[in-house]
Amino acid sequence: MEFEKKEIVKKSEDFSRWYTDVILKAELADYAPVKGCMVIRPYGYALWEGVQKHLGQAIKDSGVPNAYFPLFIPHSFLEKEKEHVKGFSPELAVVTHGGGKKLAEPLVVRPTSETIMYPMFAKWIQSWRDLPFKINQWCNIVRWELRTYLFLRTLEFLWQEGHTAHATHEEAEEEALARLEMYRRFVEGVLAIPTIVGKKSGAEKFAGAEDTYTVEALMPDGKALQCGTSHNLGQNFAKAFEIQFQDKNGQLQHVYQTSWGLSTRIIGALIMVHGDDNGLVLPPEIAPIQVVVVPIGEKSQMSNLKFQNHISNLKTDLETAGIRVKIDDREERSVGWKFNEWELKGVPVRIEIGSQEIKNKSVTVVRRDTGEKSQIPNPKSQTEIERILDDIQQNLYQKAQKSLKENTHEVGDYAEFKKIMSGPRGFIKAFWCGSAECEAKIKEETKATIRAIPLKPEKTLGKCVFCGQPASSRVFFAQAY
RNA sequence: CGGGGACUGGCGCAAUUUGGUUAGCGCGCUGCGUUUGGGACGCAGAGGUUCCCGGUUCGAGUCCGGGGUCCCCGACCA
Repeated sequence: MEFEKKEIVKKSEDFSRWYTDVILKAELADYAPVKGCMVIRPYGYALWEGVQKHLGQAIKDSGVPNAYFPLFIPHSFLEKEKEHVKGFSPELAVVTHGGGKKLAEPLVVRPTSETIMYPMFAKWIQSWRDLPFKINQWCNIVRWELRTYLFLRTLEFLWQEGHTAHATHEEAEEEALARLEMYRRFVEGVLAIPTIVGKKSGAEKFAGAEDTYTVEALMPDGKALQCGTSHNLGQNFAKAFEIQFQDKNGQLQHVYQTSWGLSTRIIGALIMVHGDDNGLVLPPEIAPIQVVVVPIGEKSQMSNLKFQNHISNLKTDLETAGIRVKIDDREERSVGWKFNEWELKGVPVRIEIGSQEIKNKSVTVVRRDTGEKSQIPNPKSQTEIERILDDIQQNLYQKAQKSLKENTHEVGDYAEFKKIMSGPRGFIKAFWCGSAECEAKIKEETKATIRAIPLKPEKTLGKCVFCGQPASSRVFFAQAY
């Protein structure tokens, strides 16, 4: 049942090369002729469009409209929030010349849009009646990273950033947590990637935020990848940008804000978590093509009217059920070639139709996740394929969840911590006293950082895995991407 | 920014050590024909300022000098 792909390195042999191979061979993306940048090809972009469709709908449904703000930010705007500029300065792209002249003030290419949006917020928000104020933007952003990794680390990437302003701290906190939950549901439900959620430590939180929340997933090489992030900004930016409103008592107050984002990085997670030695494996919910139909036979049969009708009827039936179908009737490719290509591209279900199927009044259905082949009688094909797609979605999630469980280690002892980090890695759940020094030392010695502090800590007491001081809760450590 | 490597048709490589005629191979591409249940085959073709600039030489892909770009490994990072 295993058909080896000659062109891809095995996932277990060289994980990062496998990852790059799959992206290039499945035509998701390609290296651009600009250092550190990538081209997202149509099949890869279709995945992003899937993200936009599902997540975009959730955002709109929750009453947040889309808008668009400028790519360029005057440098002085960025400087208004001290922590913010400090955090982003090392990775900024700055435009110093325009129209052949040196600019009076350099323009920063947005690394995130708080500082270009909030002057507008200050203008638009006057009264308690204007609150809550919510806006979302789909755009590209630039952060000058030094090492490129397709989808995970490129100078320019695409994302969605939501920004809200509220009358009270509680409301902002509620919003930030609701967005975290929105991301969790999307990542788990649509992308079939199990996650852990929590709060960031002081060292890891967003520059300028009061609190940062995160949705984290575990990759097969034992490193953690942030899948979405939500910040409670408190009044930090409101004070820097003078975003004030008059409350019901006529008092002038600064708003409380949130911002939250999810990037094309998530496509990297999707590839890593579900892919196998034959290439991509896409969860049906996000797959641009859910079912590919490969007709088999000689020219005479392919051009047979009855045969063609049979195939187009099947396509219509499936499409009626809302399934995304493609018929691969290219003459210039052999059957085996097509099987391999669609497996590489991760299409969840393949249907084979040839003379045998016509004779038996059935279709042959092959699942991408298990390789399982079955014959389904024609009258049942539509409902059965719907069921199989659903089952694949569940199966991928469960497989990933099993792996997450197996690679999450509860550890009480620092020697064991180190051993795991120098071996299989994964998440380490351990007590932490809360000090930044312990956190920094652990990072220095093991590369592990605190990925998430559980939102509802267990009520047990323990000792910090590093210094042995009393600690009130366990946190999740891992090496991050 | 430190350490290493590479640059030759679209892609992957050979020829460089020891300078020598027309720079070769595989994949891909074009045309025609035969094939079609797990990456088919035959025949015929197209495609190159060998990263750039300069030098040595009768002669440079190959030697020398300078420059550039990219990749990998570290540090940084979502």
